[in-house]
Amino acid sequence: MSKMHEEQELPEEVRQSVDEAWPLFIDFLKKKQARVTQARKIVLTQVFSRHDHFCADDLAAELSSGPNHVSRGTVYRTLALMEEAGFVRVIRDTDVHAHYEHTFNHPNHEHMICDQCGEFIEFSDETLAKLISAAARRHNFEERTHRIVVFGICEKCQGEQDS
Amino acid sequence: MSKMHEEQELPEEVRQSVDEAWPLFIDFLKKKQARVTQARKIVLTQVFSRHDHFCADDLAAELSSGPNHVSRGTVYRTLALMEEAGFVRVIRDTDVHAHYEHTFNHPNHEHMICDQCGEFIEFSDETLAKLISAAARRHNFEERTHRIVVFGICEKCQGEQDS
DNA sequence: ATTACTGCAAAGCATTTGCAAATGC
DNA sequence: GCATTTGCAAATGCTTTGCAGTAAT
Repeated sequence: MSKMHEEQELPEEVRQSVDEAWPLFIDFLKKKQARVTQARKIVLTQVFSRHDHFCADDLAAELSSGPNHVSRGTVYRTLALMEEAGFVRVIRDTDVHAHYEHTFNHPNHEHMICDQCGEFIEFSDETLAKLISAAARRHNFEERTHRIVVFGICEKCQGEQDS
Repeated sequence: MSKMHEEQELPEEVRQSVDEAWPLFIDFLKKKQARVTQARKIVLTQVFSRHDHFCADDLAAELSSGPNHVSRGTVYRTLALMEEAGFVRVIRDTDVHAHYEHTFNHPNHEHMICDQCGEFIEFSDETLAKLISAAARRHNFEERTHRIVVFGICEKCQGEQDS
């Protein structure tokens, strides 16, 4: 980088998170043979400047003007990298399609989705549902429904990786 | 309805579900002062003809031609009604925005989202995570991450409803 | 007769992508 | 210098919507 962007006044805790996270992100990028760029640091800083939750688009909007300008495309691309690196987590993802299932004559259950083949595997666990309801009650939250999704690799795809 | 669409050969179990669900849907529609239409029965039938999971768009594609033609718009509209009526459940929803959160220096936790004000409430429960991991192991599923979201009404909005 | 629903096609809109210019290595 | 990234703007693609015609009550 010829010149890193201006270090501006940041709240102490944000500064701290960035100082801790940025070197780790650098490591991640190097391992990936990706480049350490100004734009990526700006996005990372902005992410840690936000409160807990934010949407990609808002972040992009915030960086669309001003001294630390980063384009929309780059924000989205960097966010994906940061997710891969484990700095952010998607809470609600916009899968291309909305997925439905019947609930009629179909006992309540949850899902595991294979990252590789995309298969949906159903499972159910009554204790899980009870714990969730209990947690909702603790927060005086009136539960309408809940959703549990586990992401990972299904048995079949694990086998294929080994071969 | 002047004429209900042709009753075609359906697998026995599908026939059964439709026969059970359709009258219930009629009740729902009447309560809502909505109309009992041919298109709505076709969509309902198609939903029960599908295996457990399906996406809105696929369903729309299947009904875009052939004797039981229903337009895309109507499929989406009917699916929304069926969800409201409790016949289908959205597994992966396409919220307008993708929501992110930091995971850095932020202990693992889950979310409740208020249907009314959209607020995110965090909660954590270690037992929950353990149960999920256990379920994954039981299915030989290699867990990468999981997500729990509880939908309902937050404490604040409940108060506003009462007033 | 009224009023809701459907079909169609056009609009919306967050996200992705292609490509030339800029930047990191 | 070469390869990756960036910015821009245009494309993508699922979903929604407006409207005129059609069907349900």
